[in-house]
Amino acid sequence: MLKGFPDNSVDLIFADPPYYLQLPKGKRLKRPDGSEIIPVDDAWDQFDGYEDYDRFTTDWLKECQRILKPTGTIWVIGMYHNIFRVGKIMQDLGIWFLNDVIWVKIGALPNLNCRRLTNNHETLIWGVKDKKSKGYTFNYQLLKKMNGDKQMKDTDWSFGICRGSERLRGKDGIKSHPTQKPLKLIQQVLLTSSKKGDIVLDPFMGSGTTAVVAKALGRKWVGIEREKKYVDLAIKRVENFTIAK
Amino acid sequence: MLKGFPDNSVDLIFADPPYYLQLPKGKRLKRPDGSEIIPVDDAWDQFDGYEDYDRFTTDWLKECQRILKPTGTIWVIGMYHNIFRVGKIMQDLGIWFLNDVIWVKIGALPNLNCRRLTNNHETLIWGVKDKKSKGYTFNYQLLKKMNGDKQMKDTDWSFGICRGSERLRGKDGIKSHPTQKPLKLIQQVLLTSSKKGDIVLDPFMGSGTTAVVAKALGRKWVGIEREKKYVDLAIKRVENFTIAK
DNA sequence: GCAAGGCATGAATCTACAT
DNA sequence: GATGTAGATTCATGCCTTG
Repeated sequence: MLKGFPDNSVDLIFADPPYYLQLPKGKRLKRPDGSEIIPVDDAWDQFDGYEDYDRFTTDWLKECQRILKPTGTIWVIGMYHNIFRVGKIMQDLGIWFLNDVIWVKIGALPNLNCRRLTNNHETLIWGVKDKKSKGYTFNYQLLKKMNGDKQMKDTDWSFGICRGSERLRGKDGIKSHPTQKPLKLIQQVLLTSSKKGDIVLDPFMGSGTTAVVAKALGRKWVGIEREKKYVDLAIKRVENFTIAK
Repeated sequence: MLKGFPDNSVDLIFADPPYYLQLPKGKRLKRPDGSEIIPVDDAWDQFDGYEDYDRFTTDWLKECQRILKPTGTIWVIGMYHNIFRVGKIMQDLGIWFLNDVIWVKIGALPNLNCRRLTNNHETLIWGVKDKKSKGYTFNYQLLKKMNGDKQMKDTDWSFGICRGSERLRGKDGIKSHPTQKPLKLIQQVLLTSSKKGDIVLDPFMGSGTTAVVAKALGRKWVGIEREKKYVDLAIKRVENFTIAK
């Protein structure tokens, strides 16, 4: 999918790949009031076992690494279902980690069957092209300022999940994309590790959140998305987006 | 190392394996006041590349899985250096994840070069023997009670690092073990997922924190440790330990 | 005895540039 | 590419000393 891109051409990659949730088919989880929870069971999250998922993961990560500038950085977000596989594959490709960041999800779903701890976070891996990479962007002072004049930590990322007026919905009221990420999370990513004018790539664009934030912050952006309905959604969203306030 | 153990014999495993930090050799990190940071560069954290580390990891995890009861659970702690590799290997062996838990480290080292986010957490993976495992212990109500009558989340684990009078030191004042874990963290693990009388195994016993907590909570324990100096240390520590208050 | 301030220290893949 | 050096930079905690 990235074959057309030249080597070493992108400053920042933000990737939100399929999580491969492996939910039991046919079973539906219900809230105590009887209402149903709509699971992520779209075709794009279906794989033929770990091997298939790993092959898919290796393919897109290799291309991302190839087109990343030696001064660029890559972010990948995931959950415990997939992030460990993704992280090991990244390391095996030679991507060198800078941090793993915990997004604490405010307003996340409580645990309904009381047999596990409540899932309340997602993990972001932040890395450079390879071990010898130098000169990547890290806006230390800006983040420190944003964090009450204290160093920003890898555990200071608390943001509400995407809901309310930010959440895109069709005329039927059903959410347009099952895993839309909050603007503030992506904004934090771009503010941390990019400058104005940088080229930002999102290889799994979905509803276009990365594009919207990039536009608002004066970064150039490129998005890739397999499903036409999401491409249409994202384009419309970016066009209509104006900076609030 | 676990060859002598029968299959399906252990209720809980807590493993704190080498992290394979890959620190630059010879370079010393200094605080702004000129004092030196003592790095973890012990022989037991040295490996011949990722392949070597993966082989080591696969070996001990396979044995842990073998001796774990079908109703038992396993915890593994690590950082971004190693936890993704360890996690993928666990999944490949068929261990089924229940949660990944974020230990927020109160009092962790700040970032001195200001080129990354501050490392402020470690990650614990909690899993069962395999996907079809049932009947594991999860003390939901107890944890809820401990957490102010709210469900315990995978991000609610904030504990201070091991220091002060809890930190074991030799007569020279130098810490006896470079990576001693805080009692409260291990206590939380045991309270979450074990009952009185359960058999708890720590395959990397180190300074014996798991043993001390297990004893205090009325669990039976088994510890494995390669270095004799740590075995001696741990035995002495457990013998002398009495429950405070 | 108590309060305030000094000081030590923690699993660290902690950089950039010149030769 | 490898090696050496200059240069900029830190936070929370707990023990201990001082007043």
